[in-house]
Amino acid sequence: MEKGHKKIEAKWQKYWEENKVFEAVTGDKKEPYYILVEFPYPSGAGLHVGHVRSYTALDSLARLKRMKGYNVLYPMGWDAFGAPAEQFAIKNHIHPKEAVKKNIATFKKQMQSIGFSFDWSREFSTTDPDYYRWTQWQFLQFYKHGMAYKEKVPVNWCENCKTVLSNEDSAGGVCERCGHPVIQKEKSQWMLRMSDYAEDLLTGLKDTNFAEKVKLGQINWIGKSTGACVDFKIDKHDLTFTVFTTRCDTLYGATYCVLAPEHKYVDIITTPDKKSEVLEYKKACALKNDLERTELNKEKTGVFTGAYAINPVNKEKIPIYISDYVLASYGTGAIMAVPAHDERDYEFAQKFNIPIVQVLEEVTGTPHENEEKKNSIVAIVYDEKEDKYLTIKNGEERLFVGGTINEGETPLACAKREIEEETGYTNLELVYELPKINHHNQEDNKYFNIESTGFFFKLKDNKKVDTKVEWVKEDVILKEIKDELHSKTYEYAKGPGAMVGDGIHINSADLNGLNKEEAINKMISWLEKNKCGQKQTNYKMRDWIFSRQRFWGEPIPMIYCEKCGWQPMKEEELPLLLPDVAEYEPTDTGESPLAKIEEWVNCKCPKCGGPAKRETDTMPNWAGSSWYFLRFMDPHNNKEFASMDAMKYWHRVDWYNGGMEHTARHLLYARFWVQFLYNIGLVPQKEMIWTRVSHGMVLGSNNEKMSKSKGNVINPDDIVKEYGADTLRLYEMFMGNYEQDAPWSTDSLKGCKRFIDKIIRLKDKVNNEKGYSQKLEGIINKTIKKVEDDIENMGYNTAVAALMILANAYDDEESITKDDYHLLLTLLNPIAPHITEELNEEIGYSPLCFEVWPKYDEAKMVDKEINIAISVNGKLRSTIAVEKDTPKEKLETLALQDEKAKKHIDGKEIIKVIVVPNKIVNIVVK
RNA sequence: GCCCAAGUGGCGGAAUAGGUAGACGCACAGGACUUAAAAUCCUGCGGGUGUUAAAACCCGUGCCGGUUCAAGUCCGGCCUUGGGCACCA
Repeated sequence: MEKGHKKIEAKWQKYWEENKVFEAVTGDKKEPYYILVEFPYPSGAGLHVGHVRSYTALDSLARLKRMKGYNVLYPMGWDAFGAPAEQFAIKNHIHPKEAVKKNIATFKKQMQSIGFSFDWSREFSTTDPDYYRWTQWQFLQFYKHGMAYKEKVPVNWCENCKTVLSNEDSAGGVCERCGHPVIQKEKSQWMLRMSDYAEDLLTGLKDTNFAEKVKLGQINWIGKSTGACVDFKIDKHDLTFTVFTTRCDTLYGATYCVLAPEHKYVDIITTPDKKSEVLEYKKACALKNDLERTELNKEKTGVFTGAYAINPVNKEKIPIYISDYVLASYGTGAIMAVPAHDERDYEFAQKFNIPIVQVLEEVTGTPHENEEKKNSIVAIVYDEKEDKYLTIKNGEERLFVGGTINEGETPLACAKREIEEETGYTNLELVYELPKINHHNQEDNKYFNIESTGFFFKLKDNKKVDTKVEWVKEDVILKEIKDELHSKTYEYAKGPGAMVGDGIHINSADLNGLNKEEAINKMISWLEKNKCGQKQTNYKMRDWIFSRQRFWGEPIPMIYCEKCGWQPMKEEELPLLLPDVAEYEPTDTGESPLAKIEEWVNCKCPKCGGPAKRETDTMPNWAGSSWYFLRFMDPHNNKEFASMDAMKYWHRVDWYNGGMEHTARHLLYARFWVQFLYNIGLVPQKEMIWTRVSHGMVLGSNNEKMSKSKGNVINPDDIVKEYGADTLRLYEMFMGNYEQDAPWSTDSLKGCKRFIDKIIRLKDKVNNEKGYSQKLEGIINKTIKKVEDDIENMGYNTAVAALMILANAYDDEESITKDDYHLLLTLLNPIAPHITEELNEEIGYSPLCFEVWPKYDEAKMVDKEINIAISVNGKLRSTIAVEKDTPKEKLETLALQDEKAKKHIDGKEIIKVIVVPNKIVNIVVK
């Protein structure tokens, strides 16, 4: 059999191709089933063993579904636009399409050598003019429906490479290619109004079967937040600015406002004495890129404009600052700041000495009727030198110093007095006054509602006073301080800052006593009634920047005419082809290389016929991949991107597999694209993808990502050559949980080779009897179900394990029937298609690619005799073999009579016996 | 910092309506076959106490606690690793 796999694989690959076994026929009477794997970017490195993992997984699903009678569409194509091909072309002075052609040929050959059942008759590349013609056409639909517009936006720019960089390529603030610092530059870019679809993209998720974590990724990316906008009048100006807040309930605690440095009012409202300072700050911000603005901002910065805003609820004058912790691009570019209840505002207020007004109190204890109101304090005293806290132990209860505030006494005075009275210490330094807590308490049959103020003191010297107190370390406090109020106060003392949780409102006029949700609702109605605000929803998701300053992408089919402005190309003139030139160097101005090709750029205005210029930017890589799954439904259509009939027939992508890294953005772009096409009546459904799953990576044997530099790359070609395609497929299915990363192990691969050799050897055991061996019927039926269920639920590794168990069972027999053997080959076929076809032919059966998946018989699956576990007090002591469905009473008797169990029961009192039929008997004794 | 996922033998990993932890495979060790090797077959393989050998018992699914007759699985609190987002008001 040495290297015999090569001949066998070639033979069956040829057979499948010649008989068009995997070609999906649109309109076929069988039920359609559309299985999709993300089409790859055909890089020069060739197919990765990671590709093999997911393609094999869905290939086994495709083959199984075909056997189960479905008309399966399992297509493959190429996502071939993109920067690497362009870089390669620049270096080697060839047209990127040549490099792409070569790479595609390599990829295809590799895929075919592994025996994937792709329908190659539907193959296309996003770089085919017949394909990108429709990508361009769809862009024009976006434009014509007001969904595409051009706007100046800041982009990441590398002055050395003279190119625009994506956020990924500018990670760390430097250009990924040359290491040059990245700066921000304003450029006019085509945008798609994706933010209009934020809500639809959110609600559409209910019409999908995506994994929960995939849905969550989408939800987080969209980033919906509901809140309110509130208008603030500016003192001494006839101006109003609006802020967005999710916490309008805390409006009474707003003690200042912040505008983004780019806010349009900044220059108008800044008072003369603050002009230079403000200007300088603005300048400093403009120089920073996104990264510096976030990462270097461990400490808050900002300046006071000299102007004041009027808080609409209490008419108080509060200062207006500018700071870069407020983003111009989110919300309204302005915020109201509530330092008591927002971490960032707290930090800022601390630094600039702005008052902090608490308007929400956390609640501890349990409320009760007829409570008496009381004000009190909890004081925590800390001895830094010994790292200990001052506590008082009263019987079982350990507490900090606490007490009730006297008439006319301030909380601080009360705290000092109580400490002195209870412990004798007087030499203290106040570190923080902590947020107030609303505590419910019971003392001697009386119920109290206490407003408690916490204090955190440091002991200034360690002059010990003779007292009954105990100084203890943190672990004692965490263990022994049980009182809710005191432990909460301790929590505050350990992590001082804003109180962002829920509670009840104070210092808030009509809102006092309400919780967060009630107060938000009440405040929104107040704002709306008084015309100074309203309910509002914001999304993190922005519009889609659709321009790229590159050569190797779909040209954007727009023309600029001095007289008529931007004009769409005539649809019938599409595709707008990329020119054939040999130089793709970027320009100094950051325009696409296309800008240099004058005969291409200069054209006629589609409206007035005058001289005009083409848009020289191209589309992002995400464009072509946003609708390719629709094209697969009707790939050769030259009248439309896909016919409605074909799309209605195939219905949707039933099962879509891809990398975890694409579950947020690619999926969102694709859904947006489809929803738009649906809204203009071009696709049959709003969601065209049903189930989405993601595969784990195949790591190098050292558990690190495979890379040339680490020298841990496995080339699938070598494996196919040495061990065969079936071994590779089988191993990658067996290597671990499909959704998790798994390291490569050539040893394990060899184990899979041994399994295949065993399957081959089993043929020698085939006898002349008909039907299944009676002895094997149970396991055969179980395995049919197991393999079927597992392949349909991504349990590939356990499917392989089940097949190994079946093969082992066969191996234990003297001989097996032809049908036994044929069955094993059929079940293994989806994962290891070549060798199973060959062996199946050798025993005289017709090809497995036309075989029907076997039906299992539930009745034959159940074992007649089963093992029951007997445990005493939950500990396994014995097992007994009984007939299936032995009644409870009988099991109990048997268990109590069991010798081994008896040893643990004798002399003890049996409290109860729990019997779970067909599973376990647990005897509880004392 | 926030969100998500994961932590089980020497290794990859099984096992969830809570019910015999370690399926299946790898590696390793011993044996059989062989002149020898490869291949194949048989046996063992979480740790410990114990025994000539067994039996038997104890401990074990990242850590601490809880619920339960019974916890890898459920609840509360941590720790570690990986991934995503990152001042989103």
